[in-house]
Amino acid sequence: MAERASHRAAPEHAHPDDVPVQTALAALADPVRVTLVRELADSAEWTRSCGSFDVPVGKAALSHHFAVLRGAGLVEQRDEGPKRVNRLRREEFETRFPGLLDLVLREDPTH
Amino acid sequence: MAERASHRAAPEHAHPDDVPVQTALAALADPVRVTLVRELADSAEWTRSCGSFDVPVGKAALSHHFAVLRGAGLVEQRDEGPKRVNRLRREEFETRFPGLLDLVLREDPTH
DNA sequence: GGGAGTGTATGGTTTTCATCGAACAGTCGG
DNA sequence: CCGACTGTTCGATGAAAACCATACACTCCC
Repeated sequence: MAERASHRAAPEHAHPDDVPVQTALAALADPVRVTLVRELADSAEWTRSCGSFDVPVGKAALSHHFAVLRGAGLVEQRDEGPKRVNRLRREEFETRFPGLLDLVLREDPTH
Repeated sequence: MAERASHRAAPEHAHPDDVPVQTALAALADPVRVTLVRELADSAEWTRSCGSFDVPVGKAALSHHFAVLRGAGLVEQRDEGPKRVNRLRREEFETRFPGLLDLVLREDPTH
């Protein structure tokens, strides 16, 4: 038998190489999205579902933010049962935008 | 005699060290402002007045954009006669946000 | 001091974006 | 197959930001 693929539409991803700088900067200019990226950076890959993040927005807005992050080449998603798990595209993003992710992740708390 | 200072209010500047990452990213997420920064990078310091830039906005909006750039620690301004001349704060900004300015300036035309 | 040139401030319009509530679609376990 | 769970989509709302036209302030030169 053919393997049982998900009947759900796979999320559309943009590879960092295809992302304009403007798009990347705009994606990282939102505090909620930065929180998502930071928490993701502190977690093992493919371990965090979309709903597992501590952000003060409803799930509709959350879904939107993840779409923006995908479109900026920052996050990759995969369906795992009923959940959609995430991975930060560290290396690919670093190659396309050297230093940018580090700037956001290493923000000194005094700022 | 006391020297003849300008009777005009000096523009308020933010030093890059006091600027949050969010502010810097938001400032660089606008295409008009990026154009200003790029043209400024290609000119000698203190040689470009505000009105000398080729951007498709009125002078009111232009004035606003320069205020944002000042607030992000990207641009320094000085009054010179009736004109207000500009300077890109390359080194200071680079020290505070390593690599960020280069990312914006070296944007590959294929993107 | 009048007038041209340059930039800022103000008020109002338009656009963009983040957000929510509710409805919907897919997955899994009983 | 039903119900709980997860996430997306849709429509609407509110806030933020970009923009313009106008009016104003300052500088310089004649």
